Amino acid sequence: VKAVRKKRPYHHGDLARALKDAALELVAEEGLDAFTLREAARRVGVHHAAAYRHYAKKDDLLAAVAEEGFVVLGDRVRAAAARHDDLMDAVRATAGAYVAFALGEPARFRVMLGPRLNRDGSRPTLEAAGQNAFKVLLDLVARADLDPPRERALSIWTMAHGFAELYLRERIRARRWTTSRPSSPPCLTE
Amino acid sequence: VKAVRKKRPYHHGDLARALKDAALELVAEEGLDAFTLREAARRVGVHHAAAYRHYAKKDDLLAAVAEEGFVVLGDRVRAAAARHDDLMDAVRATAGAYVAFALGEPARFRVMLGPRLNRDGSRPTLEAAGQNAFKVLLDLVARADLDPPRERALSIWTMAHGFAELYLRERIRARRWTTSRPSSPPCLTE
DNA sequence: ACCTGAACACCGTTCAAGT
DNA sequence: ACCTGAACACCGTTCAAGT
Repeated sequence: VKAVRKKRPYHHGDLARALKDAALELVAEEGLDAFTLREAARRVGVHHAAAYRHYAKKDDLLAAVAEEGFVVLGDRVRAAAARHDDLMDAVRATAGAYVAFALGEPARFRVMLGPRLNRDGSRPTLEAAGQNAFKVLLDLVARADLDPPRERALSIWTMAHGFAELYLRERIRARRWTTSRPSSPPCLTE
Repeated sequence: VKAVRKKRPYHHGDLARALKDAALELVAEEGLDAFTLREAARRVGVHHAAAYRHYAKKDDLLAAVAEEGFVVLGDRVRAAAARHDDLMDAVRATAGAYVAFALGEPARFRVMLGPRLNRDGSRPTLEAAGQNAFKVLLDLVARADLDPPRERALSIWTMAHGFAELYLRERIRARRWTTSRPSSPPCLTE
């Protein structure tokens, strides 16, 4: 072997990664407001100023978390769409994947769609990851260029997002999201 | 007259009210995160500790703003529903009023539906105002007890919320929300 | 190159003291 | 009753200094 790893090295192995994980943990445990650069650094075991070697601002760490989230969401949604030949089936499947992601990883979803990250044109990689995730939906919508299906596809996506938000905020007590009957409009069931 | 009003009295006229207005202003101008008890007090012209005579915590001020918002939303939504005899027309109208409120007063909407206010059973008056606003929708949904209309009503509400969120976060570029054609499912148009 | 110590301006919250 | 002064613990951010 080239070198022996020390027990607690002066240099953290992958501080950037560790900080992202700690941030997500904090959001999951105590909510977006509880996330603090200093607390994240504390959990990782480094001085809080060390974080600035990897993220220029607190929100840049949050943006990094969000970006990863959009990559994951994009993959899931793309996989869901790929399983269907029929256009509207694919739209419904992507909406289902969207909802499943939001309910399955609420902390990530809140960082991604929460209010902290203003979309001001800075953070181009975050923007790209977001666009990429939503592109699946938009491509499907674009393919449905006849008026009713296009509107319906957009509506389904909007509804999926609304359901995710309302459910996570406990404004709705529906337990199931289903868009399984092709002949009827998309619906929630309880 | 009983007494002469001083120019700048030691006691603020209605500090609770003024703080709510200042808070909403701050959120509108710089976003939820920019809102600060100290800054709100600064704008109103009092020592920051004075706020604690009216609100026990920072979030209680936010909760008061949200509560007012729910009262306004409840009124608008109720008025919209009252203008229609047909059940589904009424559902559509309430959804439209919901969207109009969110787009017309984004700051208020964000405080109301944002992440700061955890619904933990404290703040019963806020809870009541929220329930009251949503009750209009739920009553309409309850009246539509046959399966398809019930689901469709719930779906419309969910979609209205999703549209408001996506639009405010600039994730969607649709300019119009319409559910005007009774025969078709609720749809967005661009 | 990567991390720490120390400092600055700011915040939420408290409490004794003023009017 | 309502407000201020002063203080405490905390945070984001910076920067010179350590390894």
